Amino acid sequence: MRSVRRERIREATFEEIKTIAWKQIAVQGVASLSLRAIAREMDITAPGLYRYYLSRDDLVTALIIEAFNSFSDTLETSRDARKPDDHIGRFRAISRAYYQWAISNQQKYALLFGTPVSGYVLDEQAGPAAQRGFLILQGVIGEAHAAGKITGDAVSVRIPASLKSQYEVLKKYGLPYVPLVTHLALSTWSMIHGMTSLCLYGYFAGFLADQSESFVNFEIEKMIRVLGFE
Amino acid sequence: MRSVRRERIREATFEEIKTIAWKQIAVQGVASLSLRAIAREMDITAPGLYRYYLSRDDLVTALIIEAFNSFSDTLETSRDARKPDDHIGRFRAISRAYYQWAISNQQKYALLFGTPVSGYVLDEQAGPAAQRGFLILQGVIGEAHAAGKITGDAVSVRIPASLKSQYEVLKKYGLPYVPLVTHLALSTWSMIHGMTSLCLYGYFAGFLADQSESFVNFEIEKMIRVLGFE
DNA sequence: ATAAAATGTAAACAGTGTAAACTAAATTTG
DNA sequence: CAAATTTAGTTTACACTGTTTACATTTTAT
Repeated sequence: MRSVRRERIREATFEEIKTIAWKQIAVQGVASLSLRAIAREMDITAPGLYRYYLSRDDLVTALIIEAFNSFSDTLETSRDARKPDDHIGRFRAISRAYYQWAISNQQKYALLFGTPVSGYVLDEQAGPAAQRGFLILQGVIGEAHAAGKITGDAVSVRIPASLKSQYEVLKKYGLPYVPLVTHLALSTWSMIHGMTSLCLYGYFAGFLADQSESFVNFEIEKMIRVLGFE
Repeated sequence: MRSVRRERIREATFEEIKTIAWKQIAVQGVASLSLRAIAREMDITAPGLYRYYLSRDDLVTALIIEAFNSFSDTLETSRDARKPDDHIGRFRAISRAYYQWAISNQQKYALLFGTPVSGYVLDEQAGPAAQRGFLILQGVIGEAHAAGKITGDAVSVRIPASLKSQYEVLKKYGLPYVPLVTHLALSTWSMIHGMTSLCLYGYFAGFLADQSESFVNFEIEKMIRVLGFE
């Protein structure tokens, strides 16, 4: 059994590893993350790290989960800065926070939404953390919809049955199952993600230069209009 | 000077290297691309490859450019399958082709639109190749607009001056400068990219499973409606 | 005090990209 | 044709990487 004292310093070591790892990632991205370099900075030998993480991938997974939670926390905080009945304000706040967080944490964003590091699908461990952010957006849209504050054409449009049936998985998680809301959330999430990653990776550099934020904000307002947000 | 015969062999070697490189990438992504492994399969020693590519990054850049062109070619082909005055058809074709190509060439797509491999901004060499696809979309929207076939609210909405001035860079390339068109292209490009990459990287797996294409097609039609395409 | 658990080290293996010096073949030039 | 030169490739070496195994040390529990 591990003594409470040792458990504490062990926890601190976990944190130290992650802190140094983030410092490395901030410079050149996850590709330049080196266990040996971490060990050097900690004044231990590389194999010693294996008492804490089973492998490099294991460490990266931990970092991904941490980043996802930091990301989601930011979205939640920005959402809660608006009153619950200010649906437009909450939607706008979340959308902008998404972009802002990405700009302020470029390497972390790349880690979360860039090319999957190992395999095509999200690591099973990281799955729930990855969904958090989306569920926050869906929550805001869901409450607005429940309050009858989404009045755009989108509301009347019939969603294909094939899609509706897919959205039923939400029931499993004990979440409210409103196909339209899930669909709108997926749609807006796509748009925000698309703008952000294209901006960030420099695909808009030739067209937008330093006005990326202006573009994003403009498109957020357009989404609000198209949704018929009130 | 290089003899014409040798030039041919050399060109073939360039192709052989790239072919083997793609075979490796197809399995595990660009991270698992190894010069030494390529050399082994070619029955030469690793340093020999440096007569063809200055570095691993150099090879990757060549692969990126090749993939961008293959991608753009696909968009063009699908566009040209519709008559020039079938603006909706062309827009739909390009949008779907984007998604389809990504699905059929997952690792290539990840290479193009995933986390930038070296540095934050697109490699200067690859810049023009990267813009080709976007310019194709902009062309289709531009022709539709010129023909007065875009009648949605988007047309009447005033684009901020700060953005307009950015879009002027197009003049430099001798392209038609219509701020609204560029803006709409950036917007739709963002949406298509966002849906595609989220689908591909498994972020929608929990919600959409095997119905991703259905979702994408539905949203493409929505874009057509919102643009007021005729 | 002794046994056990936790934490680290040393050495080694199998990889990687890349640089420098050298060799052999193909081509161009006198 | 022979000599000079360019081109293509090898050999050797360096400095990295993640990871495994066996061993040593320190801390905790009985």
